[in-house]
Amino acid sequence: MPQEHELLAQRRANMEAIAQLGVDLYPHEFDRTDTVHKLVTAHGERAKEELEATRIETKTCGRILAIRSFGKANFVVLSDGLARIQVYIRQDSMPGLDFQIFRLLDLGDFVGVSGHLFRTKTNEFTIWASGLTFLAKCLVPLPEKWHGLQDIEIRYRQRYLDLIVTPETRRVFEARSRTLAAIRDFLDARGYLEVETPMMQQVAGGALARPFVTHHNALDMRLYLRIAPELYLKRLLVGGMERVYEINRNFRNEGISTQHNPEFTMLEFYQAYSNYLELMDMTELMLSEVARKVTGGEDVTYGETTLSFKAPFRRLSMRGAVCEEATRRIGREVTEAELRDLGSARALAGQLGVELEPGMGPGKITALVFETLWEASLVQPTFVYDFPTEVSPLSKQKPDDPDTVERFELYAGGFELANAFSELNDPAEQRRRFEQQLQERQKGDAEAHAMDEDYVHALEYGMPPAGGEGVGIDRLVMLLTDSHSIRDVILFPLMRARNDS
RNA sequence: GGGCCGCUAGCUCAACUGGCAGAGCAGCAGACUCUUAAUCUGCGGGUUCACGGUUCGAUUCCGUGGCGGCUCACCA
Repeated sequence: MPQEHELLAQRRANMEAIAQLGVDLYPHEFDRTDTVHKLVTAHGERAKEELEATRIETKTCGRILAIRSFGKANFVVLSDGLARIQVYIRQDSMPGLDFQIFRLLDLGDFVGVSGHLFRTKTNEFTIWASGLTFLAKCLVPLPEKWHGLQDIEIRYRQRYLDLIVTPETRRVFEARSRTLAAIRDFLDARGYLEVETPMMQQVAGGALARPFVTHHNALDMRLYLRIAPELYLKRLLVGGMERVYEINRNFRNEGISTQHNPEFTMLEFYQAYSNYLELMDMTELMLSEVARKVTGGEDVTYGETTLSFKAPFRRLSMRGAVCEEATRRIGREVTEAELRDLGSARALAGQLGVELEPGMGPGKITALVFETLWEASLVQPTFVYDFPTEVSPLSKQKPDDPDTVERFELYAGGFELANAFSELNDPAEQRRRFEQQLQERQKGDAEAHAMDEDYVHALEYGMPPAGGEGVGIDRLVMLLTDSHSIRDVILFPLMRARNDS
């Protein structure tokens, strides 16, 4: 039998001593009259005399984060996860049993406290305890009170510890919740219906990415975790749902980085009789409103800079932006015509030092050159619009320019935040695009879009003209909370399995 | 997957050029009637990520592996 660590043994001994007093170690309930947070917000600013005059009695509970003992005067800091309050404990103010329990408490234990509110000599808002109830044991020592939990790996793997000792972490996830609520408010107010579409799909479509594969036993069916909900949401447009949105997880079997987690949360919304230009305006409105509701303003601190979500955002056409920057870098006039021709596009990429994969067409080259020249520098919210058709198999072409689709991406903080387009609703053209993607796949592009016959068939029933957009929620929360890793805004990010053998 | 960096007590961190592995917090014992990173006295606490190598001697140098961070590539 392995030797139990002394710190654990001491805690266990304290717990057993409490049991010896006849106290239930894991009671079923505690009827609090107020949460700690409510006490602090409702009474925390009241003056000493006011509290003495009214003598407010309360019952509250939480986890013990600090104990300071002075012989007969003892102070305990209690947290309900949201706020903290000090409790004043003295032997002559409570039943003997309650004080015996107090003497056996460890940091991290849960207790209930009854008493009245007052201010100490040092003017600290405090509960003067007249009773103490044991609620649950913490058998493991917590991280240090002052430095907190610095080990970033433990913060991700044991998020509960991070939440106990790092108030800022709690704030981030509160902001995440407000972000989702603000988005739902915005869309609901515009007549959008929130829907849920399959997470397990027979064809992993709607985006260009590698999927996770799974299997349904009873149906003996191969299924993919979805990489996007897009094709199902557009089936709903066919079905007459004119405004729909979904906020849910996507799964992509690709690399992990500060901006990528294998499962991530995406907002997708679709609006019939709309188009990408209208969605740009709507996106500005939505993000400025969300920023106000989450952070209190439209200017948001992000690292060294301040992001402005005040409309309008900067707008750049993709080819125009590439030409402008390429012209500046190589010192001669670069034209859009060069980008549309395979030979000159390849030559230009070479001059700019952009490495190409074999088989890339002028559209892919243009998109790659754009990302290389521009992406990291797009810190303020910026729309990039009018993409090459070659990289946009689900978008509608411009009426006068079949090489270009009505599509934009929104960049902020140096990464892509949203992707939107006028939806391709011509089934014959959609089939041609899918077939084009199949050729890419045969050329070795594992991320090319799969053929989805069922989706093409749905389009044959007629889909109204529409605009649709996807917004990376995790990345948006990063920007709104000044977080620089996606793992800081996901409660339980994917971590490599530990090999403890 | 590549490159760079890290892993020492429950937590936060030291340990010079290879020479007895330390401090603060937390813990234990004690003092203390208003503290708030409480203070004071005393005490206990280590597979230095793992395995191997070099060496009289390895936390330290070398190799392999594990996990993590940053970054590049892919991607949103």
